[in-house]
Amino acid sequence: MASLRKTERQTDDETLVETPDLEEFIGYNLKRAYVIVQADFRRALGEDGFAPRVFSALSLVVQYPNVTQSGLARMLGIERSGLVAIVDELERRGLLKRTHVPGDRRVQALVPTDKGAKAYAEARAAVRAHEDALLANLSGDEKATLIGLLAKIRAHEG
Amino acid sequence: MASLRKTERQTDDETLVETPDLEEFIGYNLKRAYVIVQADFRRALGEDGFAPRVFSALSLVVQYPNVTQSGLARMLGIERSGLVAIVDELERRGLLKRTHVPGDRRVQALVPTDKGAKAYAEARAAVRAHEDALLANLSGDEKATLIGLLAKIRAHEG
DNA sequence: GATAAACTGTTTACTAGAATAACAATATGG
DNA sequence: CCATATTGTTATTCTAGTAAACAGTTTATC
Repeated sequence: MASLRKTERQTDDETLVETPDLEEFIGYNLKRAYVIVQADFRRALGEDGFAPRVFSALSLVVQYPNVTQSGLARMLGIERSGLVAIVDELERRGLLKRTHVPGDRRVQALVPTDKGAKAYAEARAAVRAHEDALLANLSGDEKATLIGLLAKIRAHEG
Repeated sequence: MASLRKTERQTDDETLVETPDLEEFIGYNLKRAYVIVQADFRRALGEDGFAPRVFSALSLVVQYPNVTQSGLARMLGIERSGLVAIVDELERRGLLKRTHVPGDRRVQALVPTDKGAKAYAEARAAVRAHEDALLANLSGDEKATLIGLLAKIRAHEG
C-alpha cells in the first residue's frame, strides 16, 4: 500500500514533508552519523596518522599479543585476505612483528613492538580527544546509552 | 601517557582484557553496527533490489518532487558527480524523469513516475520490515532514543 | 599410517562507494 | 558587458572490502 503517512501533506504544486521517511530509518541515521565520525577521526589523526581500521587492528594486537591473523580478522569482522595489507602496513612501520609459533608452522602470531605499544597509546589518546570534542554535545550517560544500543545491534555479529 | 586502564590485567604470558579499548569508542561501535544493518538491508531487498543509496535518493525524489540534482546531492551529503550514476539508474528503471525547468536551462528537475512512486512504496515497506525484524530486540522507545542520539551526532552536518 | 578434510596466510582480480578536477552550458551580480 | 558562480556531466583516482584460488601445514577418519 502506497498510502501517505500523517506527516506528509500536499499543496498545489509544491510538496511539504514534515519528516522525510528517511529520517525514520535507523540504517540511514547510522550511516550519516558514521560518515561524520569517520571523517572527523581522519581529520584528527592527520595526514599520515592511522586509518580507522589500522588503528583498530593495532589496538587488538596490543591488547591481545600473539593473536594470529585469522583470529584478528575474526575479531575485526573482515576477511583474512583483507587483513594482510593492514598487517603489512603496521609491520612496515615497525609497530608489530609477524613471529613463528612453535607447534604450528602455518600461523604467524602478531606481536606489538615497543614502538607499536607507544604509538598505540598516543593514537588512543588522540582518538579519545577527537571523540570527546566531536561528541561534546552528548553527556556521559548519553554516550553510554548509545554504545549500549549499538551493542544490541551488534548482537547479530558472528 | 601509556598507562594501563583499570579494566586491563596482565598474567604471565597471556594477556587478559576485560574490555578491549575499541569497545569504548563510539566510532568503532557505529561502524560495526552500520555494517550489520547495511548487509541486512541488501539481503532483505534482494539481488536486484535497491542499494541503500539508490533507495535514499528515490525516497527524496518521491517526497520532494522537482528537486534538482544539486539539491538532492546536498540533502544526501554526497557530491553532485556521485549522484549522476544513481539518477541514471533510477531513470533507466523508469522510476523518475529528468525534466527541464522553464526559467533555468541548466537544471533538470527530478520527477518520480507513477511506477517510481509505487516502487518506492513497496521498497519502503520492505525496508521497514527489514528493520523491524533486525531490530526486534529494541523497543520502540529504544529505537527513538537511538535515532535521537544519532541526530545529535548528525548535528555536525552541513 | 594413508588419505581426506580443514585451516593459515597470501596473491590476484574484482566490486562499490565516493572524492576530485575539469568542462561546457547557463545564470547572476557588479 | 564581464567576471563570477552554478548545474550537470565525464574522467580519473582512491579506499575498503569481497571472492576465489593456492601452497603449505595440520587434524580427523578410516
